[in-house]
Amino acid sequence: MLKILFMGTPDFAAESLKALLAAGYPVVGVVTQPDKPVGRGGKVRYSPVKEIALAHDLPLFQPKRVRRPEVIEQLKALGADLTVVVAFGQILSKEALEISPLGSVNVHGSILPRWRGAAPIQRAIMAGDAEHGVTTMWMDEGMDTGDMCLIGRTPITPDDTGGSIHDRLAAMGAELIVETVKQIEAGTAPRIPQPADGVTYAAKLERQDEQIDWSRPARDLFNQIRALNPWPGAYSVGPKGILKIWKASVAEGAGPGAEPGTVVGLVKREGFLVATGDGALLIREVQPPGKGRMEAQAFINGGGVQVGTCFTSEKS
RNA sequence: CGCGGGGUAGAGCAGUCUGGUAGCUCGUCGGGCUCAUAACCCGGAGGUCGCAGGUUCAAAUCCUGCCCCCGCAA
Repeated sequence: MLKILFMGTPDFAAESLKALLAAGYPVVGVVTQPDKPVGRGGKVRYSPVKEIALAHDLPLFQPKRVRRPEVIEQLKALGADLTVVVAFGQILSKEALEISPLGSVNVHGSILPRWRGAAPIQRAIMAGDAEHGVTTMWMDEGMDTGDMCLIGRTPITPDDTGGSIHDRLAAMGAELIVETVKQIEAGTAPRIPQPADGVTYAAKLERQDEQIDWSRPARDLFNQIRALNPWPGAYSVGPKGILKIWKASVAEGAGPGAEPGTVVGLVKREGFLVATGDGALLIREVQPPGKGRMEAQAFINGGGVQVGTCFTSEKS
């Protein structure tokens, strides 16, 4: 079986690593981002990929820059046949991509060439896409521009969130990378150049992307809120400071009238209605500063909002 | 030692500064009204006030230590 050098960092990548191990492939080395202080109090938390590498006692590397010559040499010495890269978090140089004789393959969380780049899952949901998926590809030096191998597809339903799609794609990607490696091993792996048409880029999420602009249509805000659930979360600023909004739905038949961002009604057991640029949004689950997530009804019970409360839609 | 908020009834909050009867909204249970109801009216149950110690005639409230949750930043 092909000897694998694996590079990856978060949960999304860990699924693929687990699948390769389960399929019996010898993983001769694992590369993940260096440990750094994460979370409250500056505690160090290992990346999910590192946890798995440790659990399986795999040779682990955490170079700050894989592109450095000494690192490349070190990894070459492992004698891997193929490099598998999944959500690694570093741009790989030509030399890094050629560490293994067969080159490097990658799992990307979109149906290429749509949503090349950093945040394909959230961007697809925010854009209102009806379908999403994963692509395995032969890496080249461009950003997600390599020739494609296999594609997996899944619909985005109204109930989906960034989290649900992430989990589905992580599992699908894991399955697909194993299949891709098998085909590479058998010499039957496709190598399809990406079409020139339909290229879009999924820019990294910025603070700006998390803020709710109430002047936009309710439908767009619904997509934004669910795309950013459970991470990093959409928010607005109300009388009591930042309010994260985790769940919302487009209110049927809500008429116009109020200034966008104004609470125009309370719906028993459901939440509260906020006017938007087009239609109203029913807020169902929120999180005040310093608190945990709660049902919008609970927030109302505690006096968080009433009809007339205004949320700002700063566009800083 | 990164900055900060918080732990009071099943849920969400007020009360703490200025110690002295456990309060609000919702839910829940029982009854009533109604063709009917998640609506309305009447009544009830439910809390070691995070844990431990200290001060005091008296602590949710003041002091000390500890545990747990969360936001920001990374």
